[in-house]
Amino acid sequence: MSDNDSHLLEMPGHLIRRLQQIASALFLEQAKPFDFTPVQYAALVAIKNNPGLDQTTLCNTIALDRSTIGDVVGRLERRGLISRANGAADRRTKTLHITAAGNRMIRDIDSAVAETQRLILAPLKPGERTAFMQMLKHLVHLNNERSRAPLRPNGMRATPRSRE
Amino acid sequence: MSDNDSHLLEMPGHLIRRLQQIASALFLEQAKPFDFTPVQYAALVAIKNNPGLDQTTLCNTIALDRSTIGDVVGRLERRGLISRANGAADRRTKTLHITAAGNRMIRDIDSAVAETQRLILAPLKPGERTAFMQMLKHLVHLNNERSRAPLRPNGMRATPRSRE
DNA sequence: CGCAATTCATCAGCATACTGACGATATTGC
DNA sequence: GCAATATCGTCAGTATGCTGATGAATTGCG
Repeated sequence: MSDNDSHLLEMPGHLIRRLQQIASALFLEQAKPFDFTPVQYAALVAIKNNPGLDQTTLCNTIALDRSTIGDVVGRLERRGLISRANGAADRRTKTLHITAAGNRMIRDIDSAVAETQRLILAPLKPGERTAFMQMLKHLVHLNNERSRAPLRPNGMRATPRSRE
Repeated sequence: MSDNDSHLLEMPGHLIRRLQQIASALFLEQAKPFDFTPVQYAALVAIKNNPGLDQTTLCNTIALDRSTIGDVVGRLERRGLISRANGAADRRTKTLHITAAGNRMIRDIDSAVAETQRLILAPLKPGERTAFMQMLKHLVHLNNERSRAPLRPNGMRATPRSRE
């Protein structure tokens, strides 16, 4: 490895990609017995917390592109963790609900998820962990609109819709 | 969005995924005129810095899975930015070299890459930026072996091979 | 009401990423 | 030397993610 590589390897973008790789690998390792991914977990928890939400609202909640969510909820549905129904008020939408099996999954995988989060930050000293998380939240919040799938609290929706 | 979502949305893993989304989107936006991706950039720079390296060494340099690099260098080769040849010493390997067009690409895209790195950290105060980068390097370094594609300085290779 | 603009889910196409396997080739141990 | 072992590039399969387009449905505005 050339010394010239150090410039490349210390770029923020490169290190962020590496950290995402590591965080994802840690999750998959901890969640191995459940065959579950970080995105699937995020989607399932969001559906549990917001029963009856439609796919676009789900995208806005967990910051995922609309064209990606179809496959994700499809996999959750195939495994019986959620149910999908045609929206009553708006027939373009699919409304999502968690099933008993989905609730069991969230309960069973909980400690693996917690352990993952612990492992990600483990190399930092306790005080640094707080500071890092603060800056991480700040970076993501301030750069929110930069990605195609920005986080959108409900009040920001073009067509607010009550959640049951 | 339910208040219960805040727990999910503030998990390290989730925020890291978001930041990677944002960093990648910023790169693609800045590099739009060049139709170039962060990974392609990392690979091209590493090939420039280490002429004649083989694909597995490239993976170890930029921390990318061996089964992913084939497509990446294939795209670089199709665009004439690198050349690929069968290794002389080890006929299993493909040795990689940058071309004149590849060098032009790196030169032309340089300011866009620099601007991307600036934008990623822009929301932080100058002092915070340094602290954040320190912790980021620390996290990636200490968790290095956790991913399938850990960074491997040359000395760590099972079969050290001189570069030219 | 009626029609233009918008939104929802989906699709094709492309680009990362990982697992596990494969044939070809190298290396190691004996 | 040669058999067991390891490594290199590749492949099939799966899962994120993005752009840009589409048909169906809804909304906004006059």
